[in-house]
Amino acid sequence: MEQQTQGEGFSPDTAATRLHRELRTRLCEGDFAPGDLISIRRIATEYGTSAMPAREAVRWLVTEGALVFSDSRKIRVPELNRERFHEVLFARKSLETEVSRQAFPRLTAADLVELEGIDARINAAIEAGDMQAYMRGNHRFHFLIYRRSRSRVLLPLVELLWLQYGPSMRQIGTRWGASRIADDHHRDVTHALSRGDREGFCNAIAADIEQGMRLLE
Amino acid sequence: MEQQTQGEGFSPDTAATRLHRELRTRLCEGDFAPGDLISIRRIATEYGTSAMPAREAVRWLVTEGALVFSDSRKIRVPELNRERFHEVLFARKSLETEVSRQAFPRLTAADLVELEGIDARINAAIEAGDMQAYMRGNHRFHFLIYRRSRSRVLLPLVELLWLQYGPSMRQIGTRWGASRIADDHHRDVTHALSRGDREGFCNAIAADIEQGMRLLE
DNA sequence: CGCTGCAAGATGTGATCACATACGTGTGAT
DNA sequence: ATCACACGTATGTGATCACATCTTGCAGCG
Repeated sequence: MEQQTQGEGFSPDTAATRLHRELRTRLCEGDFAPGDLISIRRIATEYGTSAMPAREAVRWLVTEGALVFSDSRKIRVPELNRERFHEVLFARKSLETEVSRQAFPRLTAADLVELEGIDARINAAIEAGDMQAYMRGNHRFHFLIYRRSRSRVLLPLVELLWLQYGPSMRQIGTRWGASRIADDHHRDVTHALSRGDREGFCNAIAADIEQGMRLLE
Repeated sequence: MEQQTQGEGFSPDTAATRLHRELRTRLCEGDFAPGDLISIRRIATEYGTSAMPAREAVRWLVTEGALVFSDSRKIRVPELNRERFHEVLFARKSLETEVSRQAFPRLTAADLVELEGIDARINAAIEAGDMQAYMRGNHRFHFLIYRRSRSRVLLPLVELLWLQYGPSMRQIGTRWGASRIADDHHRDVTHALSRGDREGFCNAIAADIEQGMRLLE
């Protein structure tokens, strides 16, 4: 059993890889809307590269389920129907409570401070009705926690779920206004963390995700 | 909310896609050993295509974690250390018990017969010490169940885990002989199914996976 | 006999071209 | 005015070449 220093996620620093990462975070943070058309050549010119890296990055996102073929030869951001979106949230709850349980003992006091800072910015974004800032903050809030789990197996799966979750959540949020998402459970998360209450912490994460499910009704 | 008939996994029938599927099942069924070197051009000539489709298929497998970069410019089947392999099995238990729970009410009497048939072939493979046949049978046993869940979200995640699980399990099995894996819980699975015992069914699946964890000690 | 060094091959990446097909538009006829 | 056909454009896919880098193997020298 060798060094195994660079787990699975390692890829050489190449143009295609950079583009892939860039598009991934943009998807998770809701920069794209469901139904948006994605063109390989357009992405290429947009980022100043040849078509080759864009082609690889886009095709990777398709295999990850972050993009789909709509008709033949048309790649777009998927529009999740209610059932599918519910499935994603259900899977998120299952995986992310587990990841949170593993992350909990590794979270430091500095992490708690940073989480509270992010939460403050999230609330400001909701107040201002800035959906993009809300999405970015929410993404960073959760993944600051999940990264601490050091899980090289579950964490990539959670990222895949967020790739599907991002665009549809942005759509739902912008469509129904920020008021409906105001009662997130981030405060419960940070409180449980400061109390050292592991199960309360996991339950708050689960409740935060379940609250997203209730948005569907 | 359109038709959404072809969920996420849809890809046009292209050379790269076919190669990708082929290599995926070969990995899940243990055709490759951890540490095996994968060359894009070699795969290309092996399957009679240009380098382009092989390049895409291999790179997709890298983004899925089924293959890794070892040194720079060297792609190989990953060797999971004990901790990592345990993580994969832990994630498998978490996801596959859930998928099994969703699949249970959809399993038919014909499915039960087919599962028993596969189980018989698995036992014959163990008897004969045919690790490859065991791997193939085990893969088909589990995924016949999981496909019935109709989950387009959790099922792809389970497949990702098997892509990592396959090669290392094959290695462990061939190294330690088939005797150690003889006491799988497939019989408990089919029995619980014939009794209509949903929780017993899920528990048998979980026990089957946990038995794999015990092989590590 | 052993070590050094250079050359040849192999590898992944990026770029460019050819190709088949789908879509949009504009022009022509009716 | 309306419909039909055709041409041009845009798309993803496949193939091929160039390039930088790394490995391998063999020859030449000490």
